[in-house]
Amino acid sequence: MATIKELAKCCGVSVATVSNILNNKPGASDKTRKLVLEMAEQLNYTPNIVAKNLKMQKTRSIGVIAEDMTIFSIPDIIDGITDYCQKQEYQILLTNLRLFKKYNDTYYNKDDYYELVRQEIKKLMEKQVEGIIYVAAHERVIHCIPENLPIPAVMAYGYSKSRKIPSVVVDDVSGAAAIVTYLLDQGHKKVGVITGKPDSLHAQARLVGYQQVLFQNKILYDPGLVAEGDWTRESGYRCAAELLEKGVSAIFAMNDLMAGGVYDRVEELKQTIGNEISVAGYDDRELSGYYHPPLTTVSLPLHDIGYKASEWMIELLNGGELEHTEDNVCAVECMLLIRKSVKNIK
Amino acid sequence: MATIKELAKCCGVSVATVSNILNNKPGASDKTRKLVLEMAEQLNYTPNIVAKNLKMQKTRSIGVIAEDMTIFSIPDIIDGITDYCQKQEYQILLTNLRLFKKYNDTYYNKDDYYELVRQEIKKLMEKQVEGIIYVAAHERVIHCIPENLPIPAVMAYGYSKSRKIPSVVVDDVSGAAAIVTYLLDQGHKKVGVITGKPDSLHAQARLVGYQQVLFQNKILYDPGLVAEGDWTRESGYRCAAELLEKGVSAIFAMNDLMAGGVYDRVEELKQTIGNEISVAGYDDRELSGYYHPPLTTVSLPLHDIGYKASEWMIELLNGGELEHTEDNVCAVECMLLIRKSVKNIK
DNA sequence: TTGTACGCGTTATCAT
DNA sequence: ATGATAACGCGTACAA
Repeated sequence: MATIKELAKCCGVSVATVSNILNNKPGASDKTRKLVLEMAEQLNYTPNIVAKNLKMQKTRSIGVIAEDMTIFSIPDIIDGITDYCQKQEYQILLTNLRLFKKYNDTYYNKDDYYELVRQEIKKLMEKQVEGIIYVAAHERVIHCIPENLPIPAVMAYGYSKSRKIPSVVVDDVSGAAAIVTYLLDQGHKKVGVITGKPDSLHAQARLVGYQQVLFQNKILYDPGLVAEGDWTRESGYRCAAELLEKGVSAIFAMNDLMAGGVYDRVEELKQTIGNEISVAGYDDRELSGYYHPPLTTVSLPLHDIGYKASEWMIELLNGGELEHTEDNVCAVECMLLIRKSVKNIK
Repeated sequence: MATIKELAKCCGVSVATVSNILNNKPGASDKTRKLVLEMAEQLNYTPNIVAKNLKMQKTRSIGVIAEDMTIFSIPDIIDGITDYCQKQEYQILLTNLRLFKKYNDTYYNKDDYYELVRQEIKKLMEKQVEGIIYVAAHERVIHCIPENLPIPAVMAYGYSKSRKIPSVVVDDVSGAAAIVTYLLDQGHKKVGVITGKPDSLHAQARLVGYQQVLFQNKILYDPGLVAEGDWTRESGYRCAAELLEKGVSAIFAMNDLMAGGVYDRVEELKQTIGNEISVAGYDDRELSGYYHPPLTTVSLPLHDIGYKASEWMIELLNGGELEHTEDNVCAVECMLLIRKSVKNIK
């Protein structure tokens, strides 16, 4: 833990020379260069980045504010953030809001916690982070980042609805379109849908994807085949019962949990998924791979959202312009994950 | 983003006075105190913590090195760390090794990555973190933290095997004992076990828990009732077939995945879990709550491990002594989670 | 090729 | 009650 001063003294040169050598600047003889480098190794010289940051007025650090680490979507997004930031040698300062633990499932309809976020942003700025990435647990419009923030901010998995704050989200429309297309390709003509809560942006976009595909295939949109779930397995069970009576051959559940509810109902009817009835889910939750049979679903590009958000962040930091799209929203594509729950009935 | 200098100038006082007032030090008239406070608000004064850290030679920050954010155990541990650290006003610098992504499932038998860890530790130390918490994905002995680290370190969910580096782990013995006791209490006399890989510390400890309870209940330990799994669902299925033929009435699977394999086998035999056969798992993975019937299992104290690790860390930082136990290992208790997969046959 | 001096924003010491 | 100034460790003009 020697400082640059001590190192200079040991080498019998000035700190300036040491600094130049350590930073690969020209103007030092090979002899002193070698001496200093060796001595640095020997003394286990450890630069003090805090001092460097103060001097440089840069920290190469960004603050990451996560709504709740324990929600399944968050760790993968953060993984994507760390992936890119490590390559770019940026340090992450992590703030975990623990919203779910504090407010349970209700917080994301309220603004109570906006003040909390502002405080945390302030603390992060005092620590001289160069930018802030806010990581939401579910997509929705979130106004907790002040408009006049003097440093760049990016919203991951949520909509800032601000020209100055880019948003990186899931392309739910194309994801839903992909899986419904697959269903039709397998010969299914009458495809029921189990939606999420109607005020959810995810649910709305996924429904649009479904409708688009029907239109492209010249199939009439029958609202009677759209059952309103609430993301829970129970609601999937209930909606499945309803849709099955209407004679659908396949069901698109807007998440894997509700798809599990479909399994429950079908089992109750002594039928089997992938035979009499086909099911597709959404999200690629870990458990869906263990269903019987494994669920065909759509995997969320969570890592890529984090990755993209930090790419955008660092581009901003490097003076990039904010004119990607009109509203600065980047929708990342999902991936279709074909397993065993859909039967080809052609 | 005014600095203390600008604030001082605006107030017509010296920086020293401003500093004193801002830090609630005595020696300033109420009048100037009020003036400065108001002016700070008005100018939106934001202290530069980097400068403060340099001056104070303290950062109130700790480095958290996670083996891989996307492994299920890690986010909850980090949640526990952030929980306590926020209360103590310590900042987390996060380093995500992404070991699983880089090396797949094989890394934790090798030492290849030790060098990587050392580099990351060095980077963190350059940033003047006051301590380091290493968060492992699975319990095992890990020697990647140098013995002669000049700052305190704590190992979460792993064993450092070093007197100087405390370890916080799961109390697998008592966890297994709790669930086996429960099984016996429900009237089961012949309880089969499906273990994890034999070199796993988790598997070894859980087996000891099982053996202890048999001993306490004066039941002979029959090695024939112990089947060796490898944590996968398939191995659970295989071992279940084997144990069921030996006439066990209940099976303790050492993780929820393998318990799922037991469900598979029982289903195949046209029997049902919670009736003809009882099953208990371990880990409380999310999916286990969705089994039919929901799995009785043991929940891992992941949050508490993180919380305890940071408690210990900060105690060390405050000059606490390292003499808690002889080997400085803290084993945190699990919680029995009774659901529907075990039948009372008394 | 190398060294001196200064500044980054803050706190602490010592005057006044 | 308040102010001037020296640190903290580093990088960088500019001088030698």
